[in-house]
Amino acid sequence: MSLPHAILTALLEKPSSGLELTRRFDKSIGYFWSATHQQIYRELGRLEADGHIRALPAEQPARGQKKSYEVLPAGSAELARWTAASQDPKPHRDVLLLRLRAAAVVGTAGLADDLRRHLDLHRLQLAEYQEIEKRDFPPGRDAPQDRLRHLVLRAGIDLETFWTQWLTHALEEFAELPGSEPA
Amino acid sequence: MSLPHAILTALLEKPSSGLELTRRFDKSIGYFWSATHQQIYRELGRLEADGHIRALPAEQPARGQKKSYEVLPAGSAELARWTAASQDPKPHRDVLLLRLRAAAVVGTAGLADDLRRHLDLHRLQLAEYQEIEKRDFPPGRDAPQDRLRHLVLRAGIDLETFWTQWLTHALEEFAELPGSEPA
DNA sequence: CCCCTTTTTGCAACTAGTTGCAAAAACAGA
DNA sequence: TCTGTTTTTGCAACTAGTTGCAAAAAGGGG
Repeated sequence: MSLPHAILTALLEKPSSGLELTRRFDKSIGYFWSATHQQIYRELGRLEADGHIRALPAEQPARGQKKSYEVLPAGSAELARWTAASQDPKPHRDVLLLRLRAAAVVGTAGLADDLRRHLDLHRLQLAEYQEIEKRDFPPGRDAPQDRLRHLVLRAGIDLETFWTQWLTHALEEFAELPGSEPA
Repeated sequence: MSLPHAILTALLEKPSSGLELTRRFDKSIGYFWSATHQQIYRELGRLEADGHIRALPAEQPARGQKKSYEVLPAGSAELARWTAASQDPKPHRDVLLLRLRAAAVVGTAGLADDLRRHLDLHRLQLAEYQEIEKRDFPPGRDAPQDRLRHLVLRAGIDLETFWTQWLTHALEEFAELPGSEPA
């Protein structure tokens, strides 16, 4: 139950239409909470029905027409409640690690290529984050909100750094492995 | 579509009953692919129906009776196919980072406590992994399978290390933050 | 043997995310 | 203005994971 809160956060940062939200989820927010436009529209409907947000101009509510939403006090309150409430960490699921473990049993054939592909993707993502950091967090910007957002971005940067290093190491190991057979 | 493959991997490592699988998922495998016993039983049924696994002794197939499964050739083949097939990384979703971002807008009240709790959990998990490493991967063990499994465990260890460091840093930042209000 | 508890298996309903597709408005060119 | 394309919104069906609950067998006294 986090998508509605992701949307509330985004809308508090800036009132937006469904499409604008989708774009913002593809950019900054989606880095730690991704969502498709279908999900977003569905959730916007629910949030409006719950009285957490409302459509802004909405002269003629009809299909294909841009509708912007803003957060109502009830929505703010709900977001604050949710943020403060203690939550247990969700169990991780990592397909790549699972495949590696499977490879220990059925052989590593075909895996190295995909590891390289993932390595490239992580490098790309890392570069993108670093670009954002340079642009949005120049030294000196340290209002509380900035520090928090920077902290989150740092997590992204450091995680991508971690994965590029780990994948590099994994590929080195692969190079040393005898063949592509189980054992 | 990874749970069936996680189960196949586990069963290839060692034929097991549903309950034994559940226990193993709670331990090593669940560290990167968790599953409840309900999921596991459901999936065992499907895998058996698909001819990927079969029940071992099964004198009287009935409820409440231990049933052990082993992987059939078709199952092995499917696992090998899946392992070799290229897969796009799934988008991340991290509630804690989302809450931090939300806190930049609605205030940090109540968050620090939960950060500390998560820090403790990650430290605990890290200690557990390190214990496993010491037990299962003493220096010298370097058959290909061991190297691969060790690689996976290293990812777990390094990730937990990362999170403990990041959370520690985050808590330091919190300490410096003015109050718990939005801005 | 009977009763009570624990273990093991499993069904069913629900929640969240994904995929495929399409309608309504807006826009651009003839 | 008509026409075809693009943008924006959205429904519906499907897949995967979660939660609640319970039945069948096994095991342990009395």
